[in-house]
Amino acid sequence: MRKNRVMKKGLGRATLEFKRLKYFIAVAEELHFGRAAARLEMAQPPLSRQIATLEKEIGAQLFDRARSQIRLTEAGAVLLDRARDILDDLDSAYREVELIGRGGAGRLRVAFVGSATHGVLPSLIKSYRSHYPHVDLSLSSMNNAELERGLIQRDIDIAVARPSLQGDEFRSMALHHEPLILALPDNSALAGQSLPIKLADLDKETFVLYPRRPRPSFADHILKVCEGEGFTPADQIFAQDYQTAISLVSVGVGLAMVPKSVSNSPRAGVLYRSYEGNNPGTSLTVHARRDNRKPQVLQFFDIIEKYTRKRT
Amino acid sequence: MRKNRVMKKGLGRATLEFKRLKYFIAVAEELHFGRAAARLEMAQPPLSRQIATLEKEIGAQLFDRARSQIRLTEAGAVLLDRARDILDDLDSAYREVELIGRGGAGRLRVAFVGSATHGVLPSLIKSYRSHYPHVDLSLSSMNNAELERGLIQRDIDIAVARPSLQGDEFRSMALHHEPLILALPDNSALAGQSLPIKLADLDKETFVLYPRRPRPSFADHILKVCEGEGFTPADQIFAQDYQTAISLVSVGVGLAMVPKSVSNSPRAGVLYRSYEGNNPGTSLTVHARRDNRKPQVLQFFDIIEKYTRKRT
DNA sequence: ATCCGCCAATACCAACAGAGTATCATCAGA
DNA sequence: TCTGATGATACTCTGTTGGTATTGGCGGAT
Repeated sequence: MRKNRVMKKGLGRATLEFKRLKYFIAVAEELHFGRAAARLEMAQPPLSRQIATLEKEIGAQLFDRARSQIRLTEAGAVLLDRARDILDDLDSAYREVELIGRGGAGRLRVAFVGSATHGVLPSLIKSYRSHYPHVDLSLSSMNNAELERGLIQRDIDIAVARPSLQGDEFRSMALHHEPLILALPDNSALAGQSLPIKLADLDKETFVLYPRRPRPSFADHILKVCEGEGFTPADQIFAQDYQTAISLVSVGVGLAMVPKSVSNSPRAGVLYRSYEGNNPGTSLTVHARRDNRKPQVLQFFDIIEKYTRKRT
Repeated sequence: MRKNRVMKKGLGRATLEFKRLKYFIAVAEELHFGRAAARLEMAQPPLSRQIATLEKEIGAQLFDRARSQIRLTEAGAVLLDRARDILDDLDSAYREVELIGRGGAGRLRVAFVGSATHGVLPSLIKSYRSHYPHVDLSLSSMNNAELERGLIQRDIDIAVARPSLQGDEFRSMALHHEPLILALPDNSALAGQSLPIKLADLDKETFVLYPRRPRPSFADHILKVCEGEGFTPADQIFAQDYQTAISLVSVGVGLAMVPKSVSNSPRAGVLYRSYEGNNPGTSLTVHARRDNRKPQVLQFFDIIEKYTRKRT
């Protein structure tokens, strides 16, 4: 059965509309119902009624009605002030929200593996910023495990991972592919030799690998590369992330296999060398939750697409 | 003929109502259309529709609708913030205006003749303040001519005049009546004598009179008093206002007739003496424009009425 | 003094927005 | 696979709002 509406009528305040405030402002500025109505592109009688309703709603006289000349009361003057502010606020709120909704503003939280900072990522970010300068970009570095957790818990919007994260709930797009090279301690015997280094010869070396999780990890990838060459590194040291691994190499703990772009940024104590043998390379992949419909995310993927198409 | 409404539809933005914001806040806080509808004491379908309309109006998605759990989008989160502020502002604006409309706040501009400051006016003002502590009282001293001009030009709300202002456009109320006394230079021969002073004996004295305008002025009043005693002062000096007149007396220019309450505040060089003879006294009268419907004014008159009734 | 004109208020009507009920579609969890 | 929960859709109806016609009252002009 239909609910009783009359009951509700008793409770609630009157309707309380923006329209009324706009009307009021028009009348207050014109001090003339006829002209105000014309400005509002409406007839005068409904305008008079709306003002009367507003006065009843607030419970205060807003205009002094002398026939020849209407004047604002003090209450009306104050309301005029406040109403202007409120409508301005409302308008700017709407604009702001609309802009965020279009992806033109707001926040985009991007996280990436440390080894991405030397390659294409910086220029990709620059490209996005130039397209959407008002978006507040939050950037942070994480290993693959943290990236995955961040995406799932919605702590980040975009993850740039190496290698690709697995999961149906993620949308993914390849960003960049590059060969692997060796990172050697500069006092290593291998570093000195002028001959090309053969991967198969390194089966007795200590490999610094990172990180172990989540599977498949970059470490798994490297081990598979060695396997393809017919050996498993005799000594394996595991680091949490790429930064730590390079530090270990620089102090002579062992060698590491890293993406080529890493060699763009020299580091004391570390020499980068290419090698002969199995080199499937390594890929940076960009991920986001499929259900993340944030326009900023969609636009970020658009930028990636443009970007990669340009480079190929 | 009826104007074409369809045309107007095309132009203006959508309706833009407070209701929608309230609905939005409810849904944003509950994150559940059903519960929000219950809280708003309405059915769920119209609520869904209103939110959809709001989203169309703004042009941005406000909620992520996953079937099981709806979430605010970033745009929605910002709107929630803004909408709360706006509705708060609106509410406090309404309250403020209502209070002013009731006369509980706002401004009351009172002006008075200088000679009123010694008598009942201060305690009347105190009484008003205690009843309406949030009204901003603006007090100033003027002569009768300025009082009249101030009222007519709406620069002041209340005028306390002596004698009464004339004019149909003014509402008037007697505030206080008191006898006249003489203000004499302290080196005057009259000041020394121990016998009662007879007004009729003063026909050769210099009278300091104030002000000349507007007619009938306080000066006219004094001259009529003398006339009633059968003489016109031989020497007449005119001052702009009461303060100046007393100053002239204090430096020995002549004598003045003043309201008795003036003697409440002694002044160097001036002696106050009562006299024998015609003494119709003098009245303070309160005036306001009849068309000044400011509640503060009406309440001020109420206070006067209570006040004078108490004293009689 | 009287009339005319201007302007806000009132009366009444038509149309639309919004709230209600019934129902559907879809997804999660048993 | 079925069931329950939840938001969307379809549609009906009422109240609000805007429109036109008219009134009422004050000020200025004849």
